[in-house]
Amino acid sequence: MSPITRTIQNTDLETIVGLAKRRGFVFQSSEIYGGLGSTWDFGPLGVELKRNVKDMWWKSMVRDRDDIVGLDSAILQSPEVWMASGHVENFSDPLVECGGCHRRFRADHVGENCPHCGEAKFSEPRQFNLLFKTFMGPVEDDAAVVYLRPETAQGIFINFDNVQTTTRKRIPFGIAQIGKSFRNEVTPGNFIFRTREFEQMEMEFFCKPGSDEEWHRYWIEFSDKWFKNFGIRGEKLRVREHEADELPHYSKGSADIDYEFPWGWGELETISNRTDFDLKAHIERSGRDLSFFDDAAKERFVPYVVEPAMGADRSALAFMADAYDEEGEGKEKRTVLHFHPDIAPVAVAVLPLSRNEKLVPKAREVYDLVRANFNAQFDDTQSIGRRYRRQDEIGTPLCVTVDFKTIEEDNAVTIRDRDTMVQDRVPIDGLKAALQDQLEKLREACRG
RNA sequence: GCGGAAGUGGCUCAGUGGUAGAGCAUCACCUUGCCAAGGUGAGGGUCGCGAGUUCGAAUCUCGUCUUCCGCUCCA
Repeated sequence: MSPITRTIQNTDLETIVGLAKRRGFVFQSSEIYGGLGSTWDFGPLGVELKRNVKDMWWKSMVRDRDDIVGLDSAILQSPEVWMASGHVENFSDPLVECGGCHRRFRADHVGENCPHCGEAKFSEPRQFNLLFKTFMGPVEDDAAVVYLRPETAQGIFINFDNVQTTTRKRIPFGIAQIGKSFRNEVTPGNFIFRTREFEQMEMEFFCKPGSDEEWHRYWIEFSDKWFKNFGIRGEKLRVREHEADELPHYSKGSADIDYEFPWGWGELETISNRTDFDLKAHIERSGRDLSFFDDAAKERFVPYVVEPAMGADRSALAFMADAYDEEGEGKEKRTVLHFHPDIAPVAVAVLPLSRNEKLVPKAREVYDLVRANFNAQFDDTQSIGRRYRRQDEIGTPLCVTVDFKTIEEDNAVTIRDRDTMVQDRVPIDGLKAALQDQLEKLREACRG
């Protein structure tokens, strides 16, 4: 199979957003009420895409490994959790605004003069707390305040002992979790890249102090490879180590996996060395012992933690942006999403050559056969060429076409490849194996 | 939150005070039969929302919501 060829390397965000809306990947939330800022709904194709991203991550983290287990902790947690973690205190920045140029600065970073306009007329500092607050129970008073989690990680830390005891895992091991988090960002934007409600894929890897830096490097490399394995082009990815002054309050060292989006580089994932910051904080506040006893070495210690934290929504966006391609121009233009077969919302489309009274029932039979094993779609409207284009636009890797020869002669169908547009004729009896074989070749092509 | 720009059928837009338009898309029937837009017909918009001015507002004024760009933040 020939490698994937592309006629354009980049596209703009508007094109992606347009395609996303037109084909049912992503809609603006609460649209019929004028929309609600920064919130988006994933449509039929978008939910498949994002689910695939999450499933593939879960598979590579949990299902394929013996040293990581899964968890699904509650979004609402004791406020004590966020006091211990430092989020109540550190997640709010006092900001001041310059009266001259209207730019905003952190109150503790402001010097003598406003660096942009020369004036120094600053407003009074105002608090911006990124934590979403709500009330638990029917009474809305201060005692009932709870927070929506700003990260899934704390749910893992507070369950460290539960999980370790029940699974009998020994250090080093990890706990993975996928779920929604909420941050009252000052400025959301860039479509689904930065939103106030978002989905994270986080894994806390507990290891022995001293081995943390080695594991940090390991997970950086792992993450970088993960994106490439699922088809993201290497030249669009970079690993960026954080400067000391941009580290979060919990981190000793962090590295980003960045993707070059249409507007520039943006983080898909951050791999942080959280040290024993979180476990120690919870030990201190809760009074519970969350240390680990190493039987072999006969020593007790509080584990260090290395955390790969990936954004699910923005990763889905990166997969879309990276897969996007246009061939030809004007009426001949062909829009193609070169999705990795495990990421593509639809894996196989089944199409009768035309809407003929004999072809359609036969194609339906084939469709039932195919959908048992693949995420499949059936389409019998309009011309065959048009339907191929439609499938190309949503990134369906393979189309199975039932024609007159199928019913009159050979009981075979054609499999048409999205990237090469090459067609193979295969007997229906061997269709499942043939599809699996072609998808596997495509996986290899994506790995480069 | 602050500054700037913008909101008309699913999409792209025209219409700048006198009873809502086009192309594409969608759907039905016909046609075609392996790489999109051939024929006929149909559905779909109280012009983001609210108020004001006016005999009359998509068009003018105010408010509000949302989006985009920048400040900030970070998965």
